[in-house]
Amino acid sequence: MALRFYNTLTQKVEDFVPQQEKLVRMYTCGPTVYNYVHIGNLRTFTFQDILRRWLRARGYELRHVMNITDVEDKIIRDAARAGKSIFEFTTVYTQAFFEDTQRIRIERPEQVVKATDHIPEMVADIQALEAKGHTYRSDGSVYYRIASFSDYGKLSHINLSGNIAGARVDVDEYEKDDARDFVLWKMKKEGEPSWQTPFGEGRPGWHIECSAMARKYLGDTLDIHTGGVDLTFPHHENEIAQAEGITGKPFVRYWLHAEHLLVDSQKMSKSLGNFYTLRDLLDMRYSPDSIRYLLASVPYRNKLNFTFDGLKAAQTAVDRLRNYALRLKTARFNEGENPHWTEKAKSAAMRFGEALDDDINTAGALGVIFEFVRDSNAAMDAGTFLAGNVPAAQDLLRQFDEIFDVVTPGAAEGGLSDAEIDALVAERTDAKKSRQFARADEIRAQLDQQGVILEDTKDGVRWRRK
RNA sequence: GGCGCGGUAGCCAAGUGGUAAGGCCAGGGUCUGCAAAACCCUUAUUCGUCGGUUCGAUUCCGACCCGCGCCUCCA
Repeated sequence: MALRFYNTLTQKVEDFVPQQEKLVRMYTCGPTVYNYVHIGNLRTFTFQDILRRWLRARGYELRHVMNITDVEDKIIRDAARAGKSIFEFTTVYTQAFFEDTQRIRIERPEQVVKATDHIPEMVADIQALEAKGHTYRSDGSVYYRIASFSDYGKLSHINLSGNIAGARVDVDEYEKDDARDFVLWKMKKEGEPSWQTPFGEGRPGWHIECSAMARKYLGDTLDIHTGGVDLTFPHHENEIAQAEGITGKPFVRYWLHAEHLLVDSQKMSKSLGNFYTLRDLLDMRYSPDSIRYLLASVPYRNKLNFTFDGLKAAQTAVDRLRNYALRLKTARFNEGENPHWTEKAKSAAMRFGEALDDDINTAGALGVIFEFVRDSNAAMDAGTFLAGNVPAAQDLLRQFDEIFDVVTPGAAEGGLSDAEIDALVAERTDAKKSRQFARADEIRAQLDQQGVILEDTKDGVRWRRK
């Protein structure tokens, strides 16, 4: 079966066929840099990372663009509070964003672009929309007239003919002709950053940056556009109106939306006190691996209910995989190769791929891996898993880790070097042989202090970092 | 009110028209100087409820109940 995705536009799972055979043009709505990323943001970015890696594993070349929103209401508000220019303010959080995403091994897209570096492109697009009659001016701002774009609503499947009873309506938007019209260019307000343009001094509306930058770097039609579900409406709907209003061509072929993360079954919010940034969790001593694993383990179209119990369970699961990798590396196996296990490893790799091909079914993919781990562990205990079977098992684990990236430990941060640990382990083994158990226990305690766990196995001692 | 999503073991969760993957927890066991760790085994006659279609439904159809999201800034 081919690689396939659920497309929000068609509300169906569709085979993925990019415009060019092996090239994927992909755009991601990136962060608004006014704070540290929280785990909800990270759930979406982790999905995008898994998607990237899987596309590459399937032989595609990626051209992935992500924007940084660095001018926006909340940025202006918080920068002012901090007494900084928006440039100073957003630079700090942009850098923090990359530090944080790297901590949980989220790859950096091929191209990262900032909104404020693309004001001329946005202005040109707004002018093009004006020329096509999609806009009107009011109180010094420029608005998009939704009624002028007949496809409006096709992504979010929203029926525009009324029915907003019960919905919250912004009564302040008196200057718009229609409550659903959106702003392309905002007239300057006192104390706000602004740019001089043919429409007057002001700043861009939020939606225009994405369609302008996406088209600049990826062309009029993208293969994939992703973001959180909350962006479906109005942000992505408006991007379509902007891009297609200008080009008349389909803007995006596959829209992929990541569901939200909940905390203890509730929407994460500062007022509920259940709002966590990555830094919060790392300060609480949770490992980056367990966070990444947890965020990746629930398929992206399901809501992910974040709990600390779940995070601990994720850590245990990661440890299980690491122990298995360590066992493959350090245990002694009987000579020979058992064709059964070579075959099993191969079929597991295939089923792993089939799960990910199926709209990035990470839970299914993990199931395949753990099943193989359990069965082959049992075979090792029984002595039927032989030395010649190790490479195939390691291959499987490597394929897994190219996507999930949680097994291979990061470089040790300070502490003892591998050689120092090996020396202490050897000393302890000698002590044990000469029945100097006090010294042996002392070394074990010392290593434990340094974050190194010793494990006595029948094939000797092995160690790992906590 | 409109649109949409989901209800599978204590928790997380995959899945299929033919009789329930996997992870965590828990219980049992193996190993061991002690211990830890590790590993193995066991754990849903049942998939929100009630009907319908079918030889057969958790899986298809209908109704209902419950939870949630979007319709406003939000990953």
